[in-house]
Amino acid sequence: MARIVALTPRKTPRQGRSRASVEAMLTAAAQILEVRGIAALTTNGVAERAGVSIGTLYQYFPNKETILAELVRRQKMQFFEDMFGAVQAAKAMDLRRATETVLQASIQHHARAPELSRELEKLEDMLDVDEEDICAGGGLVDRQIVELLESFGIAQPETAARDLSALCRGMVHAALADGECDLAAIEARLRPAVFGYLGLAPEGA
Amino acid sequence: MARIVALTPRKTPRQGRSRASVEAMLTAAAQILEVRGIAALTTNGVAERAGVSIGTLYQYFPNKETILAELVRRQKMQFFEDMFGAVQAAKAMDLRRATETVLQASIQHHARAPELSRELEKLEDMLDVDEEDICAGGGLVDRQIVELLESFGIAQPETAARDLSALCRGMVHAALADGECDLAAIEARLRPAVFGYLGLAPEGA
Amino acid sequence: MARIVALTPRKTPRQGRSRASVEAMLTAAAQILEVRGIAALTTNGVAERAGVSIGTLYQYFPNKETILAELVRRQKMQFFEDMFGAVQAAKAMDLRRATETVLQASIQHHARAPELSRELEKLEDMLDVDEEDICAGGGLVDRQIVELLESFGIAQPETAARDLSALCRGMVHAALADGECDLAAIEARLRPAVFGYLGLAPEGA
Amino acid sequence: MARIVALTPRKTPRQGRSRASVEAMLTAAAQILEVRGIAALTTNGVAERAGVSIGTLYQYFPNKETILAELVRRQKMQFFEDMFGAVQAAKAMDLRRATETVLQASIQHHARAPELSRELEKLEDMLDVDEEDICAGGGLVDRQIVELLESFGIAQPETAARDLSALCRGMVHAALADGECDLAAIEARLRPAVFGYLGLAPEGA
DNA sequence: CATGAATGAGCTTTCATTCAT
DNA sequence: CATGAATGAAAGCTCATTCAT
Repeated sequence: MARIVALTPRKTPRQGRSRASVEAMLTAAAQILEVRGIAALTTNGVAERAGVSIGTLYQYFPNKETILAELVRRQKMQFFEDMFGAVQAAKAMDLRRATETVLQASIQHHARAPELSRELEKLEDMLDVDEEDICAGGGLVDRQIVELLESFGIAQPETAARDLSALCRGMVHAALADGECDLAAIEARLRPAVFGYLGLAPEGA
Repeated sequence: MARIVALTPRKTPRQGRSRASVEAMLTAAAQILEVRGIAALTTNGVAERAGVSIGTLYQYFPNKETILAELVRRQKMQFFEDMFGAVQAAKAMDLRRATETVLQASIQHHARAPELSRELEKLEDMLDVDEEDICAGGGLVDRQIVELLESFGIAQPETAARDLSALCRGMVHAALADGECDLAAIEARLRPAVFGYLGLAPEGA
Repeated sequence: MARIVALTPRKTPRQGRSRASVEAMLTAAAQILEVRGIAALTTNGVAERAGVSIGTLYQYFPNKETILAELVRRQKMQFFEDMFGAVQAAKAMDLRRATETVLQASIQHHARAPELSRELEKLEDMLDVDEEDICAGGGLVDRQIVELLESFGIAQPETAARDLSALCRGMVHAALADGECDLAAIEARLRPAVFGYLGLAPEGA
Repeated sequence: MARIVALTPRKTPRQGRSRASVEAMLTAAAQILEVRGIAALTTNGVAERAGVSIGTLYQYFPNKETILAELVRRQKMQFFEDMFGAVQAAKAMDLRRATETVLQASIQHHARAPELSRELEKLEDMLDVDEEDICAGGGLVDRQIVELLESFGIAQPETAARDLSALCRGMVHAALADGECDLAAIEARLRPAVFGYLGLAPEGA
């Protein structure tokens, strides 16, 4: 991997065949990343699994980094899609209900392709992608969560947002890595911790 | 990386010069891991940074994996040293005090070389090191924490131990990665979350 | 050299350029083997002498062993081509004439690239190639010679075939290594020995 | 292996301990050669098996080649010892009896450590050792065999000596490699071939 | 003299990337 | 545009050899 490289795709094709090829390549890359990890992800491997030639891959991605950056971008968009509705709805609720709603969406998000998710998170800082450049809506949800917390009078809302996100991600990933499948059970254990962080009394009380 | 490889060092030298070389190599490996990540860790790079020849490196480590395994082993020993005292002391306390004591030790532990720590954690499952083989005291602390939780009547103590560990690690790493330095502040935010998880009333109450 | 490795080529190209490259690599390998022996045969050396890059070599041969295995396979095919006609023809002759015919073909065979031949023979057991896998016609000639000897009432035809083959190879290689070029002369000296082995009276008698 | 190297030992020690070390190293080298082949013969391996340090090895042998050259020299001396008596005795016999006597000695010689023998033969031309330099008595037996053949009126005695030697070696090695152990049986099959070569009538006649 | 830690050239192999077809 | 043969820097690792102790 070269040190200074472009992180944006070479062409953004809108025609059918090209579009299908690009999708195939990204899907292939995601699958390899999920199943075999980043060390096993090679451009030749991606092209082969996608059913295109290596030359075609380099028509659309100037280098390996770009493929990964695009996967990160899509992951962020997925995050946006998974969370946006819940965060919007939460604005009309009280803190306890809002927390439950956002927490549920967050767990749902972390539960899809957790291995891929972890790999992409690591990549995120390695690629030091420009937030705005990569995904316009990326940080939007983050900002809205901050605002949400602020509206409930939480002190240091940025820190709280980051803390809760990290705390949630850490526990969900660990549970999934350990073989747990019941998201509701994970949520039930995580909820009191988040309530505790926010200074809310436990549910039963 | 070959699939089946030895994970134990080749020689364990006791003379001064050799011992210094081995330490230099491990330190170099840890630094590269911390600063540039696992993908950038090469045997040639480790040897160069350690100021020894590549041949010398292979006198003491039969392969790259072994270096990483030794780092993991030392990390586990560090974990043991950092936590053992706190866990022992916690046995004589009530749940609230015990939690505070262990939490503090845990944060201290995660705060040393957090990047290295994250990399080593990922390596741990990649190398699938034999728990007992690598570090006799490795899982001891984990087991004692489980027992501690059990003694306080916490349901599913294994799950709780894993949850709390992951939750704690996630938040501490995120805070440190974000540039926070004040461990006490981090601890102050983390404590209510842990209390919440354990069903304890918030401190002020 | 790893212990368990593939022994079959990676791609079998049919286009002109690739085909030429593969031939060039095999020729280069054979030449190095012939002139400087197996210890001097390196993949880099083969690629350089063939005028291709090391990367290209590994496009067609997954490892060093495979190159050698392919040379052995070709040597066996050459053996088949050199001997098959003579052995077929010998079936209609008496023992004396049959022996002369096969002996002549055998000497012809051993005379082409005798050094290469010796190296490849040594490789044959090192690589423990699967007879059938490597060359369908490989052992066919051997079996036919055994049958031929059997048809003439020779006791222990397998042993006799191996003895005569070894005896012939030994003498021809030694003569060629000593600088002799006149194959007819070598044959004239070898013939009475073979006749003697088979219990035939000397020619002049 | 450097290209131009000395082929004579560095010191020829007569004292007890040194002499024992040298013997141990040569024995170790011979064993490795016999069992695992030349590719597995490393100077470090020889030293280790001999129970001496690598530094000591280089006190007595300036390089790897020299060890091999010394093994070749000893092999030749062994040949001398194995054959000299038989060749001397043969001078007083008729051709048939002389042939039997020398043949028997020759087979005996080839039967000791045949794998080692083959490896050393290959080394002989690789090292292109100077006949006289390496072993004074080396060619003596060869010359005496030539004289013996000459005394019986055999035409081209040098060629005949080389032919018979190669023919004999080829067949014996093949038989041993094939798992045969009965030297008498091998001799019984080889004898008529040699008689045939020399123009003698078969034994039964 | 014996030791063995240290050296580094050189080997096998991989993989991101280019470019002629 | 698509292809895939070709490239070569760079990685992991070995082993003959030296030299300070």
